[in-house]
Amino acid sequence: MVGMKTTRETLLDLGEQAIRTRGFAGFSYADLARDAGIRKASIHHHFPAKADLGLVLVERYAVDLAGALDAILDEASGAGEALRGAIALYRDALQDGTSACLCAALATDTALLDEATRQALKTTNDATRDWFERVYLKAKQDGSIEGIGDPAKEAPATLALLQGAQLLAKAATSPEVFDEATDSLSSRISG
Amino acid sequence: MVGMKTTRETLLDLGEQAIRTRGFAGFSYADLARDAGIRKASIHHHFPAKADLGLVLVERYAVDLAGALDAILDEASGAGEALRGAIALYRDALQDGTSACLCAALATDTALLDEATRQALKTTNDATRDWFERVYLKAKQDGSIEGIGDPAKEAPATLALLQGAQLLAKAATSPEVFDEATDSLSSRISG
DNA sequence: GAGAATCAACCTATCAGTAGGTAGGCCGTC
DNA sequence: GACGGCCTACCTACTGATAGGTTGATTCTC
Repeated sequence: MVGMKTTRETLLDLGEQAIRTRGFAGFSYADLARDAGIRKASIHHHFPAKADLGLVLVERYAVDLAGALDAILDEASGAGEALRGAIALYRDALQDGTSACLCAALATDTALLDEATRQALKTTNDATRDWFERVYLKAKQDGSIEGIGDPAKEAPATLALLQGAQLLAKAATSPEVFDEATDSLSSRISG
Repeated sequence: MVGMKTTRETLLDLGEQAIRTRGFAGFSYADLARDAGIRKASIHHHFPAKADLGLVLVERYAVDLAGALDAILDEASGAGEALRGAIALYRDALQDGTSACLCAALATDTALLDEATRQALKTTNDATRDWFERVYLKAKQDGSIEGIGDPAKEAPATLALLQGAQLLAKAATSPEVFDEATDSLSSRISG
């Protein structure tokens, strides 16, 4: 069957969803097995330990996120539009206010992860911060974002703002809270 | 013995520390019992269920945080200094980069909490956001913070930035990451 | 002696992970 | 083209450990 997801992909999707809504310690292989419609032991066939699943998920997420951000930058007419796209991307990750992006969800659980996964998480955040820095450097030229200071300082602040806005929205189970927290950033975009 | 912590207080302190470093699902009554030097059954005497402990912790945290913020505002000479104090408060919560504030730590685990605890968490965030709004209103008058837009929009953005900065720092297990993410905010404070 | 605090001993459910095996597809060789 | 060997995917059944929680007795404190 064309387009049919492999079991491995199904498990990755369900695992990511579980972490983003309930955290790394908040779901079990039994939960995954129930949702995927297979037995628990079969999950161990694909991902021997829960830590393996976590690492693969972070690595997959890093690729997906980088791809999504690059696509936004490619298609955007200017830096302001790229920033708007990134804000929309983080807003979409909220779903109905019960979810956050994988990086935000795993940050809380850093202490529960093994060193490799922790490192991958750090690398992913660094790459995203670098993307924002590129956007702000571009904005310095095209003037599509107001009141920019040093791009190297604006970038980590923007990433923190977006992840923090997700946190507030999830705590309130209300996506609108994300909009309130990011409104001052959005309104700096010209036009 | 004067100044001796009650067992209840010890359990609250250990529970808060555990949630802030490992999340709500990342610690157990067995962990708490080991750290407190008492048996697991004794914890159930003070907090019948884990959910009870969680609720009491959020309520205690709300009081402590409100008190700390009010003290900062009282002692500050102006709005800028108050904001600086709040940033320092959130930075201190990081400890060595393994911890976050209780609100940030529990936001990820919202789905695991009962309705009462979820509500208390939301209320605490709202109160903190209101405190920042008061600070920004004051700054509009004393001019101690640069580039302020609408205080009602700046306030949730600031709270999101601080919680997000904690997240990034914890993901990197590095308190310095918090400083990088909050640098652009700090530098808006005059003087 | 009453109430609060603590305990040992226990419960049921679930956790992550393992052992050992089955079913079927694919690939070579005769 | 039938056979053996090997593979992936999945299964049932289980392990030891741990989860949150209960019971009833004991000790401490006022």
